[in-house]
Amino acid sequence: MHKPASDNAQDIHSSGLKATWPRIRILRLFQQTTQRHLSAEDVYRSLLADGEEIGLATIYRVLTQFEQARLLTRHYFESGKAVYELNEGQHHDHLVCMMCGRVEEFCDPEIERLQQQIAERRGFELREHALSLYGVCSNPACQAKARAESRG
Amino acid sequence: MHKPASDNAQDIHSSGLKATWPRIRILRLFQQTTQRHLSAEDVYRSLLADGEEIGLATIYRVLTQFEQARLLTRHYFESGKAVYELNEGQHHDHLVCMMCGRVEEFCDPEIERLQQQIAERRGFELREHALSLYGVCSNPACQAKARAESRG
DNA sequence: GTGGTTGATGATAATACTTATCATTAACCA
DNA sequence: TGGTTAATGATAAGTATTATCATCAACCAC
Ligand SMILES: [Mn+2]
Ligand SMILES: [Mn+2]
Ligand SMILES: [Zn+2]
Ligand SMILES: [Zn+2]
Repeated sequence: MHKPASDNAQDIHSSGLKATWPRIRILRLFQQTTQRHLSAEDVYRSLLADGEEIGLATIYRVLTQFEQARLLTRHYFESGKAVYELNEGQHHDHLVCMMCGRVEEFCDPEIERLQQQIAERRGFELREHALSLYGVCSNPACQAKARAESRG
Repeated sequence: MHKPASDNAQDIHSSGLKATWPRIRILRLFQQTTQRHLSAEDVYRSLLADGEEIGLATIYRVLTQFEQARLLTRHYFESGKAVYELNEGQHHDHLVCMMCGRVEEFCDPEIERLQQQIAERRGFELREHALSLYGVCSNPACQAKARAESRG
């Protein structure tokens, strides 16, 4: 299941970066974690919990480098802080539960096509887009919480 | 063209807020400005330039209050800072030029419908969404700049 | 209109997230 | 197996935003 460290080293190397231990550990974390979407702080705490000695500055640097190397992708989810996820090629957008923070992924080819059309009509060369849906998921606890909030 | 200050006072009052001079000036700015989308800093500098004495903390506070009162809406545009615009009822999304920062607005009913459908299928009660398209606008200067950047 | 109550203001401190600096360390390659 | 050069980590700095608190001004009852 887990790729051996040498494979991670390969991926990192072929992005033109030295295969250092912090980089290997960060990439491995994204490949192994169940929670796909991680902030810098998430990565930091996770590696500390694993007994690694790593600086927060290194996390931020490496996440940025991995994004530029297209090993990771970055999103905002309107939370004020960036989250990253493994880039596995196929584009998708996100559906976020405002109560529990759960993130589901989707890709709708029709929406993608319409976006392209809108940009073209206005003479824009479309480079990227951010689409996030926010709502309340099917978890009964989330629905109860939502009802409680709407009362106040 | 300009609403009289008393009208702004009305709008503010009916949101349950005292019609103070800073609030009146901030609301007026959004009603009069040509550049629809303004950050807290934009508002601050604009009012200072108009000779107002106003604190930045007040700007932040009032923008938040106006958003809660649905007089303004907030967006992020992936810039790391929030921008606000007058809420005139009809929802729309944004197309942003990555070279000059120009913002165009659009609303595609088909995309709206598909979003709703995606949320429903997954058992989410959709509350809101953020859709922003990023690209290069038709301005020749922007296209030249984009070409220059892609070379490096 | 006036005055008292109460919420608003603005200076500034604090916080949250992120990037820059720089001396030390480690990856790579000849 | 060094030497070169880039990476690391501690920490300072930067940027956007929120909290604190003493002073001030809207509003409402009179
Ligand atoms: Mn994702
Ligand atoms: Mn807009
Ligand atoms: Zn939920
Ligand atoms: Zn442009």
